[in-house]
Amino acid sequence: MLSRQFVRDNPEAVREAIELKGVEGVDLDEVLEIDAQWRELKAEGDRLRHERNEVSDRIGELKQAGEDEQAAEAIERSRELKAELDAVEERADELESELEEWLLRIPNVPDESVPAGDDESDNVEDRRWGFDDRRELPDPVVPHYDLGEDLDILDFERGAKVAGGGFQFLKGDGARLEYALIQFMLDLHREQGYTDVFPPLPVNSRSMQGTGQFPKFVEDAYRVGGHNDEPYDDDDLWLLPTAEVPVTNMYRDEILLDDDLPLKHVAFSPNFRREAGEHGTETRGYVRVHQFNKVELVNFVRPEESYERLEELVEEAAAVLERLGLPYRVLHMCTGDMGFTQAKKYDIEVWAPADDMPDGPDVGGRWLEVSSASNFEDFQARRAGLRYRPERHESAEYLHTLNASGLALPRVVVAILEYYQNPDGTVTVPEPLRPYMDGQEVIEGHEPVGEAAVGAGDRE
RNA sequence: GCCAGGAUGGCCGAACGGUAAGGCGCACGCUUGGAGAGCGUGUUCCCUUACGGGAUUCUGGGUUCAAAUCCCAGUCCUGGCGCCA
Repeated sequence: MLSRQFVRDNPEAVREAIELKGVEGVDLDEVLEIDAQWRELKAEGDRLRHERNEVSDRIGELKQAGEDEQAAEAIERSRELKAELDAVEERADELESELEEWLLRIPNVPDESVPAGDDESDNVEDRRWGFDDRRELPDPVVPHYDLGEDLDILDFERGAKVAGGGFQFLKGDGARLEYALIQFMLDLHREQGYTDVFPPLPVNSRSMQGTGQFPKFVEDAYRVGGHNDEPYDDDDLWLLPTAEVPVTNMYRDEILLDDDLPLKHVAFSPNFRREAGEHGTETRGYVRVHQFNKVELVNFVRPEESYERLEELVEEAAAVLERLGLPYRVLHMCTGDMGFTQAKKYDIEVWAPADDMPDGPDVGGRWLEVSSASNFEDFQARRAGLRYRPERHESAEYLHTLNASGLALPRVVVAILEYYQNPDGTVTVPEPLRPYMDGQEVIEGHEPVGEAAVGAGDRE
Protein backbone atom coordinates (compact mmCIF):
# COMPACT_ATOMS: atom_id res chain seq x y z
CA MET A 1 0.00 0.00 0.00
CA LEU A 2 1.22 3.45 -0.84
CA SER A 3 0.99 6.17 1.77
CA ARG A 4 -1.80 8.71 1.43
CA GLN A 5 0.85 11.37 1.50
CA PHE A 6 2.64 9.80 -1.45
CA VAL A 7 -0.53 9.45 -3.49
CA ARG A 8 -1.47 13.05 -2.70
CA ASP A 9 1.97 14.36 -3.66
CA ASN A 10 2.66 12.15 -6.70
CA PRO A 11 -0.62 11.58 -8.48
CA GLU A 12 1.02 11.29 -11.89
CA ALA A 13 3.48 8.58 -10.84
CA VAL A 14 0.60 6.65 -9.30
CA ARG A 15 -1.56 7.07 -12.39
CA GLU A 16 1.27 5.74 -14.53
CA ALA A 17 1.79 2.72 -12.27
CA ILE A 18 -1.91 1.86 -12.43
CA GLU A 19 -1.77 1.95 -16.20
CA LEU A 20 1.55 0.09 -16.56
CA LYS A 21 0.45 -2.71 -14.32
CA GLY A 22 -2.91 -2.98 -16.04
CA VAL A 23 -4.90 -2.45 -12.85
CA GLU A 24 -8.53 -1.82 -13.70
CA GLY A 25 -11.32 -0.20 -11.77
CA VAL A 26 -9.24 2.29 -9.84
CA ASP A 27 -10.31 5.88 -10.46
CA LEU A 28 -7.44 7.94 -9.09
CA ASP A 29 -9.25 11.26 -9.48
CA GLU A 30 -12.02 9.93 -7.31
CA VAL A 31 -9.50 8.73 -4.73
CA LEU A 32 -7.91 12.19 -4.59
CA GLU A 33 -11.34 13.79 -4.30
CA ILE A 34 -12.32 11.49 -1.44
CA ASP A 35 -9.06 12.29 0.31
CA ALA A 36 -9.67 16.03 -0.02
CA GLN A 37 -13.21 15.68 1.31
CA TRP A 38 -12.05 13.51 4.16
CA ARG A 39 -9.46 16.06 5.25
CA GLU A 40 -12.07 18.78 5.22
CA LEU A 41 -14.47 16.78 7.39
CA LYS A 42 -11.64 15.72 9.65
CA ALA A 43 -10.80 19.36 10.35
CA GLU A 44 -14.45 20.15 11.03
CA GLY A 45 -14.78 17.17 13.34
CA ASP A 46 -11.63 18.13 15.21
CA ARG A 47 -13.02 21.62 15.75
CA LEU A 48 -16.35 20.35 17.10
CA ARG A 49 -14.66 17.84 19.35
CA HIS A 50 -12.33 20.47 20.69
CA GLU A 51 -15.30 22.57 21.68
CA ARG A 52 -16.99 19.61 23.31
CA ASN A 53 -13.86 18.75 25.24
CA GLU A 54 -13.83 22.26 26.61
CA VAL A 55 -17.49 22.05 27.59
CA SER A 56 -16.91 18.70 29.17
CA ASP A 57 -14.05 20.04 31.25
CA ARG A 58 -16.32 22.82 32.44
CA ILE A 59 -19.03 20.35 33.48
CA GLY A 60 -16.52 18.63 35.71
CA GLU A 61 -15.47 21.92 37.30
CA LEU A 62 -19.04 23.17 37.76
CA LYS A 63 -20.15 19.93 39.36
CA GLN A 64 -17.24 20.10 41.76
CA ALA A 65 -18.15 23.68 42.61
CA GLY A 66 -21.81 22.75 43.11
CA GLU A 67 -23.03 25.06 40.34
CA ASP A 68 -25.76 22.66 39.26
CA GLU A 69 -27.74 25.08 37.15
CA GLN A 70 -24.80 26.11 35.02
CA ALA A 71 -23.71 22.52 34.78
CA ALA A 72 -27.13 21.58 33.38
CA GLU A 73 -26.75 24.25 30.69
CA ALA A 74 -23.33 22.97 29.78
CA ILE A 75 -24.65 19.43 29.57
CA GLU A 76 -27.32 20.62 27.17
CA ARG A 77 -24.66 22.29 25.00
CA SER A 78 -22.60 19.13 25.09
CA ARG A 79 -25.60 17.17 23.82
CA GLU A 80 -26.00 19.51 20.87
CA LEU A 81 -22.35 19.26 20.00
CA LYS A 82 -22.48 15.52 20.19
CA ALA A 83 -25.28 15.36 17.65
CA GLU A 84 -23.37 17.58 15.23
CA LEU A 85 -20.20 15.66 15.79
CA ASP A 86 -21.83 12.28 15.18
CA ALA A 87 -23.06 13.41 11.79
CA VAL A 88 -19.70 14.80 10.72
CA GLU A 89 -17.66 11.90 11.99
CA GLU A 90 -19.93 9.27 10.56
CA ARG A 91 -19.45 10.76 7.13
CA ALA A 92 -15.70 11.14 7.70
CA ASP A 93 -15.39 7.50 8.76
CA GLU A 94 -17.25 6.40 5.66
CA LEU A 95 -14.90 8.36 3.47
CA GLU A 96 -11.87 7.07 5.30
CA SER A 97 -12.79 3.43 4.87
CA GLU A 98 -13.53 4.09 1.21
CA LEU A 99 -10.11 5.63 0.96
CA GLU A 100 -8.47 2.63 2.60
CA GLU A 101 -10.30 0.29 0.23
CA TRP A 102 -8.98 2.20 -2.73
CA LEU A 103 -5.45 2.37 -1.39
CA LEU A 104 -5.35 -1.41 -1.02
CA ARG A 105 -6.17 -1.67 -4.73
CA ILE A 106 -3.51 0.72 -5.93
CA PRO A 107 -0.35 -1.07 -7.13
CA ASN A 108 3.20 -0.32 -6.12
CA VAL A 109 5.11 2.19 -8.22
CA PRO A 110 8.08 0.75 -10.19
CA ASP A 111 11.57 1.88 -9.28
CA GLU A 112 13.29 4.21 -11.77
CA SER A 113 15.82 1.52 -12.71
CA VAL A 114 13.12 -0.83 -14.04
CA PRO A 115 13.13 -1.08 -17.85
CA ALA A 116 9.99 0.27 -19.50
CA GLY A 117 7.87 -2.20 -21.42
CA ASP A 118 4.38 -3.54 -22.01
CA ASP A 119 4.65 -7.27 -21.44
CA GLU A 120 7.02 -10.20 -21.05
CA SER A 121 8.52 -9.66 -24.49
CA ASP A 122 10.05 -6.43 -23.17
CA ASN A 123 11.86 -8.06 -20.28
CA VAL A 124 15.62 -7.61 -20.44
CA GLU A 125 17.93 -10.57 -20.12
CA ASP A 126 20.51 -9.80 -17.50
CA ARG A 127 22.80 -12.80 -17.92
CA ARG A 128 23.06 -16.50 -18.72
CA TRP A 129 25.00 -19.13 -16.85
CA GLY A 130 26.17 -22.66 -17.60
CA PHE A 131 25.61 -22.96 -21.34
CA ASP A 132 29.24 -22.93 -22.50
CA ASP A 133 30.27 -26.25 -21.02
CA ARG A 134 26.98 -28.01 -20.78
CA ARG A 135 26.38 -31.76 -20.60
CA GLU A 136 25.97 -33.89 -23.63
CA LEU A 137 22.28 -34.72 -23.89
CA PRO A 138 20.40 -37.68 -25.37
CA ASP A 139 18.60 -37.00 -28.64
CA PRO A 140 15.78 -36.54 -28.22
CA VAL A 141 15.52 -35.59 -24.59
CA VAL A 142 12.44 -37.28 -23.12
CA PRO A 143 10.11 -34.75 -21.44
CA HIS A 144 9.98 -35.08 -17.66
CA TYR A 145 6.30 -36.04 -17.61
CA ASP A 146 6.97 -39.08 -19.81
CA LEU A 147 10.28 -39.99 -18.19
CA GLY A 148 8.84 -39.54 -14.71
CA GLU A 149 6.08 -42.02 -15.49
CA ASP A 150 8.49 -44.43 -17.21
CA LEU A 151 10.70 -44.43 -14.12
CA ASP A 152 7.57 -44.58 -11.98
CA ILE A 153 8.76 -41.69 -9.81
CA LEU A 154 6.00 -39.23 -10.80
CA ASP A 155 2.33 -40.29 -10.78
CA PHE A 156 -0.13 -37.70 -12.01
CA GLU A 157 -3.08 -40.00 -12.61
CA ARG A 158 -3.25 -41.26 -9.09
CA GLY A 159 -2.71 -37.76 -7.78
CA ALA A 160 -5.77 -36.68 -9.75
CA LYS A 161 -7.75 -39.62 -8.42
CA VAL A 162 -6.98 -38.84 -4.82
CA ALA A 163 -7.10 -35.05 -4.82
CA GLY A 164 -7.98 -33.86 -8.33
CA GLY A 165 -6.11 -32.59 -11.37
CA GLY A 166 -2.97 -30.67 -10.53
CA PHE A 167 -2.04 -32.87 -7.59
CA GLN A 168 0.53 -35.61 -7.92
CA PHE A 169 2.41 -38.33 -6.13
CA LEU A 170 6.17 -38.39 -6.00
CA LYS A 171 7.27 -41.96 -5.51
CA GLY A 172 10.44 -43.74 -4.48
CA ASP A 173 13.50 -41.94 -5.85
CA GLY A 174 11.24 -39.12 -7.02
CA ALA A 175 10.20 -38.42 -3.44
CA ARG A 176 13.77 -38.87 -2.23
CA LEU A 177 15.05 -36.43 -4.86
CA GLU A 178 12.52 -33.88 -3.66
CA TYR A 179 13.55 -34.35 0.00
CA ALA A 180 17.22 -34.15 -0.98
CA LEU A 181 16.67 -30.88 -2.80
CA ILE A 182 14.85 -29.39 0.16
CA GLN A 183 17.62 -30.28 2.60
CA PHE A 184 20.30 -29.20 0.17
CA MET A 185 18.68 -25.80 -0.37
CA LEU A 186 18.11 -25.20 3.33
CA ASP A 187 21.74 -26.06 4.09
CA LEU A 188 22.98 -23.74 1.36
CA HIS A 189 20.87 -20.81 2.51
CA ARG A 190 21.87 -21.38 6.09
CA GLU A 191 25.48 -20.93 4.88
CA GLN A 192 24.33 -17.59 3.42
CA GLY A 193 23.22 -16.38 6.84
CA TYR A 194 19.56 -17.37 6.81
CA THR A 195 17.61 -18.46 9.87
CA ASP A 196 15.11 -21.30 9.44
CA VAL A 197 11.40 -20.85 9.92
CA PHE A 198 8.75 -23.47 9.42
CA PRO A 199 5.48 -21.56 9.12
CA PRO A 200 1.81 -22.36 9.70
CA LEU A 201 0.22 -23.51 6.45
CA PRO A 202 -3.19 -21.89 6.94
CA VAL A 203 -3.07 -18.12 7.13
CA ASN A 204 -5.83 -15.65 7.96
CA SER A 205 -7.24 -13.05 5.60
CA ARG A 206 -5.39 -10.28 7.31
CA SER A 207 -2.10 -11.99 6.45
CA MET A 208 -3.11 -12.40 2.81
CA GLN A 209 -3.82 -8.69 2.74
CA GLY A 210 -0.55 -7.86 4.46
CA THR A 211 1.56 -9.28 1.65
CA GLY A 212 -0.76 -8.06 -1.10
CA GLN A 213 -2.51 -11.24 -2.26
CA PHE A 214 -5.83 -9.80 -1.10
CA PRO A 215 -8.12 -8.21 -2.02
CA LYS A 216 -7.08 -8.60 -5.67
CA PHE A 217 -6.30 -12.31 -5.95
CA VAL A 218 -8.91 -14.07 -3.85
CA GLU A 219 -9.82 -16.45 -6.68
CA ASP A 220 -6.28 -17.93 -6.69
CA ALA A 221 -6.40 -19.07 -3.07
CA TYR A 222 -7.69 -22.23 -1.43
CA ARG A 223 -10.13 -21.32 1.28
CA VAL A 224 -10.41 -23.46 4.38
CA GLY A 225 -14.17 -23.86 4.71
CA GLY A 226 -16.65 -21.78 2.75
CA HIS A 227 -16.62 -20.67 -0.86
CA ASN A 228 -14.24 -18.10 -2.27
CA ASP A 229 -17.23 -16.09 -3.51
CA GLU A 230 -18.66 -15.76 -0.05
CA PRO A 231 -17.71 -12.76 2.05
CA TYR A 232 -14.72 -13.29 4.30
CA ASP A 233 -13.40 -11.45 7.31
CA ASP A 234 -9.99 -11.02 8.89
CA ASP A 235 -10.14 -14.32 10.72
CA ASP A 236 -11.08 -16.64 7.86
CA LEU A 237 -8.38 -19.12 6.92
CA TRP A 238 -6.69 -19.86 3.61
CA LEU A 239 -3.96 -22.28 2.55
CA LEU A 240 -0.79 -20.36 1.93
CA PRO A 241 0.08 -19.73 -1.76
CA THR A 242 3.70 -19.12 -0.72
CA ALA A 243 5.63 -19.03 2.54
CA GLU A 244 6.12 -15.34 1.82
CA VAL A 245 2.70 -14.81 3.38
CA PRO A 246 3.21 -16.30 6.87
CA VAL A 247 6.89 -15.34 7.08
CA THR A 248 6.44 -11.70 6.04
CA ASN A 249 3.43 -11.41 8.35
CA MET A 250 5.33 -13.01 11.21
CA TYR A 251 6.36 -9.61 12.55
CA ARG A 252 3.13 -7.86 11.58
CA ASP A 253 2.25 -4.87 13.77
CA GLU A 254 5.62 -5.10 15.46
CA ILE A 255 8.57 -2.78 15.77
CA LEU A 256 11.96 -4.35 15.14
CA LEU A 257 15.23 -3.03 16.45
CA ASP A 258 17.77 -1.53 14.12
CA ASP A 259 20.16 -4.22 15.34
CA ASP A 260 17.78 -6.91 14.09
CA LEU A 261 18.27 -5.80 10.49
CA PRO A 262 18.88 -7.13 7.97
CA LEU A 263 16.78 -10.11 9.02
CA LYS A 264 16.95 -13.11 6.68
CA HIS A 265 14.56 -16.03 7.00
CA VAL A 266 14.44 -19.20 4.95
CA ALA A 267 11.21 -21.18 5.04
CA PHE A 268 10.28 -24.50 3.51
CA SER A 269 6.60 -25.10 2.88
CA PRO A 270 4.13 -26.65 0.52
CA ASN A 271 2.26 -24.02 -1.49
CA PHE A 272 -1.34 -24.17 -2.66
CA ARG A 273 -2.62 -22.35 -5.73
CA ARG A 274 -5.83 -22.77 -7.67
CA GLU A 275 -4.21 -21.57 -10.92
CA ALA A 276 -7.63 -20.94 -12.40
CA GLY A 277 -7.67 -21.38 -16.17
CA GLU A 278 -4.02 -22.39 -16.60
CA HIS A 279 -3.86 -25.45 -18.85
CA GLY A 280 -2.09 -26.67 -22.00
CA THR A 281 1.21 -28.20 -23.07
CA GLU A 282 3.23 -25.46 -21.42
CA THR A 283 1.83 -26.50 -18.07
CA ARG A 284 1.78 -30.25 -18.61
CA GLY A 285 3.37 -32.43 -15.95
CA TYR A 286 5.14 -31.05 -12.91
CA VAL A 287 5.31 -27.46 -14.15
CA ARG A 288 2.19 -25.76 -12.88
CA VAL A 289 0.42 -27.70 -10.15
CA HIS A 290 -1.96 -26.92 -7.30
CA GLN A 291 0.36 -28.09 -4.55
CA PHE A 292 4.11 -27.78 -4.70
CA ASN A 293 7.03 -27.45 -2.36
CA LYS A 294 9.16 -24.37 -2.21
CA VAL A 295 12.04 -23.01 -0.19
CA GLU A 296 11.42 -19.30 0.26
CA LEU A 297 13.81 -16.50 1.21
CA VAL A 298 12.34 -13.49 3.01
CA ASN A 299 14.35 -10.39 3.96
CA PHE A 300 13.52 -7.48 6.24
CA VAL A 301 15.93 -4.61 5.67
CA ARG A 302 16.61 -0.93 6.24
CA PRO A 303 15.10 1.13 3.42
CA GLU A 304 18.41 2.52 2.24
CA GLU A 305 19.82 -0.98 1.80
CA SER A 306 16.99 -2.69 -0.04
CA TYR A 307 18.26 -2.32 -3.60
CA GLU A 308 21.72 -3.59 -2.76
CA ARG A 309 20.06 -6.49 -0.94
CA LEU A 310 17.96 -7.30 -4.00
CA GLU A 311 21.10 -7.88 -6.08
CA GLU A 312 22.55 -10.14 -3.38
CA LEU A 313 19.25 -11.97 -3.06
CA VAL A 314 19.31 -12.92 -6.74
CA GLU A 315 22.79 -14.35 -6.23
CA GLU A 316 21.68 -16.30 -3.17
CA ALA A 317 18.85 -17.93 -5.09
CA ALA A 318 20.90 -18.53 -8.25
CA ALA A 319 23.61 -20.22 -6.18
CA VAL A 320 21.30 -23.23 -5.88
CA LEU A 321 21.32 -23.75 -9.65
CA GLU A 322 25.05 -23.14 -9.93
CA ARG A 323 25.87 -25.76 -7.34
CA LEU A 324 23.56 -28.18 -9.12
CA GLY A 325 25.19 -27.29 -12.44
CA LEU A 326 21.86 -26.40 -14.06
CA PRO A 327 22.05 -23.74 -16.79
CA TYR A 328 19.83 -20.72 -16.21
CA ARG A 329 19.28 -17.08 -17.02
CA VAL A 330 18.29 -14.00 -15.08
CA LEU A 331 15.66 -11.62 -16.43
CA HIS A 332 15.11 -8.04 -15.47
CA MET A 333 11.34 -7.66 -15.46
CA CYS A 334 9.96 -4.65 -17.31
CA THR A 335 7.37 -2.27 -15.92
CA GLY A 336 4.49 -3.98 -17.74
CA ASP A 337 5.31 -7.50 -16.55
CA MET A 338 5.69 -6.76 -12.87
CA GLY A 339 3.16 -7.78 -10.31
CA PHE A 340 0.88 -5.64 -8.21
CA THR A 341 3.17 -5.42 -5.20
CA GLN A 342 6.68 -5.16 -6.61
CA ALA A 343 8.84 -2.09 -7.12
CA LYS A 344 11.52 -4.13 -8.86
CA LYS A 345 11.79 -7.76 -9.80
CA TYR A 346 14.18 -10.28 -11.34
CA ASP A 347 13.16 -13.70 -12.58
CA ILE A 348 15.48 -16.68 -12.56
CA GLU A 349 14.66 -19.22 -15.25
CA VAL A 350 16.20 -22.67 -15.41
CA TRP A 351 16.77 -24.46 -18.69
CA ALA A 352 14.59 -27.51 -19.33
CA PRO A 353 15.89 -29.01 -22.58
CA ALA A 354 13.10 -31.41 -23.58
CA ASP A 355 10.18 -29.39 -24.94
CA ASP A 356 11.21 -26.85 -27.59
CA MET A 357 9.24 -23.67 -27.15
CA PRO A 358 9.20 -20.66 -29.47
CA ASP A 359 10.54 -18.36 -26.76
CA GLY A 360 13.12 -20.86 -25.55
CA PRO A 361 16.87 -20.54 -26.08
CA ASP A 362 18.55 -21.24 -29.47
CA VAL A 363 19.90 -24.56 -28.22
CA GLY A 364 16.32 -25.81 -27.85
CA GLY A 365 14.16 -26.62 -24.87
CA ARG A 366 12.47 -23.97 -22.80
CA TRP A 367 12.87 -21.64 -19.85
CA LEU A 368 11.12 -22.41 -16.58
CA GLU A 369 10.75 -19.74 -13.94
CA VAL A 370 12.07 -21.10 -10.65
CA SER A 371 12.34 -17.87 -8.69
CA SER A 372 11.23 -14.27 -8.64
CA ALA A 373 13.36 -11.95 -6.56
CA SER A 374 11.44 -8.84 -5.64
CA ASN A 375 11.87 -5.64 -3.72
CA PHE A 376 8.55 -4.43 -2.33
CA GLU A 377 10.08 -1.38 -0.68
CA ASP A 378 7.61 -0.35 2.06
CA PHE A 379 4.51 -1.51 0.15
CA GLN A 380 4.01 -4.68 2.19
CA ALA A 381 5.43 -3.11 5.33
CA ARG A 382 2.73 -0.46 5.29
CA ARG A 383 -0.02 -3.01 4.72
CA ALA A 384 1.29 -5.26 7.44
CA GLY A 385 2.55 -2.65 9.90
CA LEU A 386 6.18 -3.80 9.79
CA ARG A 387 8.39 -1.16 11.35
CA TYR A 388 11.80 -0.66 12.87
CA ARG A 389 13.36 2.05 14.96
CA PRO A 390 16.38 3.54 13.15
CA GLU A 391 17.59 5.47 16.18
CA ARG A 392 16.56 4.51 19.67
CA HIS A 393 14.86 7.78 20.48
CA GLU A 394 13.27 8.32 17.10
CA SER A 395 9.87 7.21 15.95
CA ALA A 396 9.45 3.92 14.12
CA GLU A 397 9.60 3.77 10.33
CA TYR A 398 8.38 1.25 7.82
CA LEU A 399 11.12 -1.14 6.81
CA HIS A 400 11.55 -2.71 3.38
CA THR A 401 10.69 -6.32 2.54
CA LEU A 402 12.12 -8.51 -0.19
CA ASN A 403 11.73 -12.12 -1.11
CA ALA A 404 12.82 -14.73 -3.62
CA SER A 405 12.16 -18.39 -4.07
CA GLY A 406 15.20 -20.34 -3.29
CA LEU A 407 13.82 -22.29 -5.18
CA ALA A 408 10.50 -23.74 -6.35
CA LEU A 409 11.06 -27.50 -6.22
CA PRO A 410 8.99 -29.00 -9.06
CA ARG A 411 10.64 -27.10 -11.87
CA VAL A 412 14.08 -27.88 -10.50
CA VAL A 413 13.07 -31.54 -10.55
CA VAL A 414 11.93 -31.07 -14.16
CA ALA A 415 15.28 -29.53 -15.07
CA ILE A 416 17.18 -32.33 -13.36
CA LEU A 417 15.14 -35.07 -15.05
CA GLU A 418 15.72 -33.50 -18.43
CA TYR A 419 19.22 -32.05 -18.15
CA TYR A 420 20.77 -34.95 -16.22
CA GLN A 421 19.02 -37.52 -18.40
CA ASN A 422 21.16 -40.30 -19.87
CA PRO A 423 20.66 -42.09 -23.22
CA ASP A 424 19.57 -45.28 -21.41
CA GLY A 425 16.67 -43.45 -19.78
CA THR A 426 18.27 -43.14 -16.36
CA VAL A 427 18.99 -39.86 -14.61
CA THR A 428 22.30 -38.91 -13.03
CA VAL A 429 21.94 -37.43 -9.56
CA PRO A 430 23.78 -34.08 -9.41
CA GLU A 431 26.79 -34.46 -7.12
CA PRO A 432 25.73 -32.02 -4.39
CA LEU A 433 22.52 -34.01 -3.85
CA ARG A 434 24.18 -37.40 -3.40
CA PRO A 435 25.02 -36.92 0.27
CA TYR A 436 21.30 -36.38 0.83
CA MET A 437 20.43 -39.62 -0.99
CA ASP A 438 22.75 -42.05 0.75
CA GLY A 439 25.31 -41.55 -1.98
CA GLN A 440 22.99 -42.64 -4.77
CA GLU A 441 24.45 -41.61 -8.15
CA VAL A 442 21.77 -42.64 -10.62
CA ILE A 443 17.98 -42.81 -10.64
CA GLU A 444 17.07 -46.01 -12.45
CA GLY A 445 13.38 -46.12 -11.75
CA HIS A 446 11.08 -48.58 -10.08
CA GLU A 447 8.98 -51.58 -10.92
CA PRO A 448 5.42 -50.35 -11.35
CA VAL A 449 2.84 -51.50 -8.83
CA GLY A 450 -0.51 -53.08 -9.79
CA GLU A 451 -1.86 -54.00 -13.23
CA ALA A 452 0.22 -51.21 -14.73
CA ALA A 453 3.10 -53.66 -14.27
CA VAL A 454 1.53 -56.01 -16.83
CA GLY A 455 1.34 -53.20 -19.38
CA ALA A 456 5.01 -52.54 -18.83
CA GLY A 457 5.75 -56.09 -19.95
CA ASP A 458 7.83 -56.90 -16.94
CA ARG A 459 5.70 -59.76 -15.60
CA GLU A 460 5.16 -63.30 -16.77
C1' G B 1 -14.42 -27.77 24.86
C1' C B 2 -15.51 -25.87 30.11
C1' C B 3 -14.26 -22.59 34.36
C1' A B 4 -11.37 -18.55 36.41
C1' G B 5 -8.07 -14.46 35.86
C1' G B 6 -5.85 -10.99 32.53
C1' A B 7 -4.57 -7.29 28.08
C1' U B 8 -2.73 0.39 29.78
C1' G B 9 3.26 4.00 25.79
C1' G B 10 9.80 0.84 23.59
C1' C B 11 9.42 -1.94 28.64
C1' C B 12 7.30 -2.24 33.79
C1' G B 13 3.18 -0.39 36.26
C1' A B 14 -0.94 2.90 38.90
C1' A B 15 -5.64 4.98 38.47
C1' C B 16 -11.57 1.19 38.87
C1' G B 17 -17.22 7.10 36.33
C1' G B 18 -14.91 13.68 36.04
C1' U B 19 -10.89 13.14 31.21
C1' A B 20 -4.07 8.45 31.81
C1' A B 21 0.43 8.68 38.31
C1' G B 22 5.15 6.87 38.78
C1' G B 23 9.40 4.12 37.32
C1' C B 24 12.90 1.96 33.68
C1' G B 25 15.18 2.44 28.96
C1' C B 26 16.67 5.80 25.14
C1' A B 27 17.93 10.93 22.96
C1' C B 28 19.14 16.02 23.66
C1' G B 29 20.35 20.02 26.99
C1' C B 30 22.01 21.94 31.80
C1' U B 31 25.35 20.67 35.64
C1' U B 32 30.64 18.35 36.36
C1' G B 33 37.95 18.71 35.96
C1' G B 34 36.04 13.89 33.94
C1' A B 35 32.68 9.84 34.78
C1' G B 36 28.45 9.00 37.55
C1' A B 37 24.51 11.09 40.04
C1' G B 38 21.09 15.09 39.74
C1' C B 39 17.81 18.56 37.09
C1' G B 40 15.04 19.88 32.58
C1' U B 41 12.92 18.62 27.82
C1' G B 42 11.58 14.88 24.60
C1' U B 43 10.34 9.73 23.37
C1' U B 44 2.38 6.76 19.41
C1' C B 45 -0.82 8.17 15.21
C1' C B 46 -3.74 11.76 12.18
C1' C B 47 -5.03 16.87 10.32
C1' U B 48 -2.59 21.70 9.82
C1' U B 49 2.40 26.12 5.75
C1' A B 50 2.26 27.54 10.73
C1' C B 51 0.04 28.45 15.42
C1' G B 52 -2.56 24.76 17.10
C1' G B 53 -5.99 20.84 17.35
C1' G B 54 -7.82 15.84 17.42
C1' A B 55 -7.44 10.68 18.44
C1' U B 56 -5.25 6.68 21.26
C1' U B 57 -5.81 2.29 27.90
C1' C B 58 -6.49 -5.39 22.95
C1' U B 59 -10.80 -5.05 18.97
C1' G B 60 -16.03 -3.90 17.95
C1' G B 61 -20.69 -2.41 19.95
C1' G B 62 -23.70 -0.31 24.17
C1' U B 63 -25.02 2.85 28.78
C1' U B 64 -23.71 8.13 30.24
C1' C B 65 -23.31 15.15 29.63
C1' A B 66 -18.66 12.33 30.52
C1' A B 67 -15.80 5.40 30.10
C1' A B 68 -9.07 2.85 31.14
C1' U B 69 -13.11 2.47 34.77
C1' C B 70 -19.92 -0.04 33.97
C1' C B 71 -22.57 -3.69 30.31
C1' C B 72 -22.47 -7.08 25.75
C1' A B 73 -19.69 -9.67 21.90
C1' G B 74 -14.98 -11.10 19.94
C1' U B 75 -9.46 -11.95 19.69
C1' C B 76 -5.24 -13.28 22.23
C1' C B 77 -2.47 -14.59 26.83
C1' U B 78 -2.08 -17.21 31.76
C1' G B 79 -3.80 -20.99 35.18
C1' G B 80 -7.05 -25.23 36.29
C1' C B 81 -10.24 -29.24 34.37
C1' G B 82 -11.49 -32.27 30.10
C1' C B 83 -10.01 -34.40 25.42
C1' C B 84 -6.07 -35.88 22.26
C1' A B 85 -1.54 -37.66 17.82
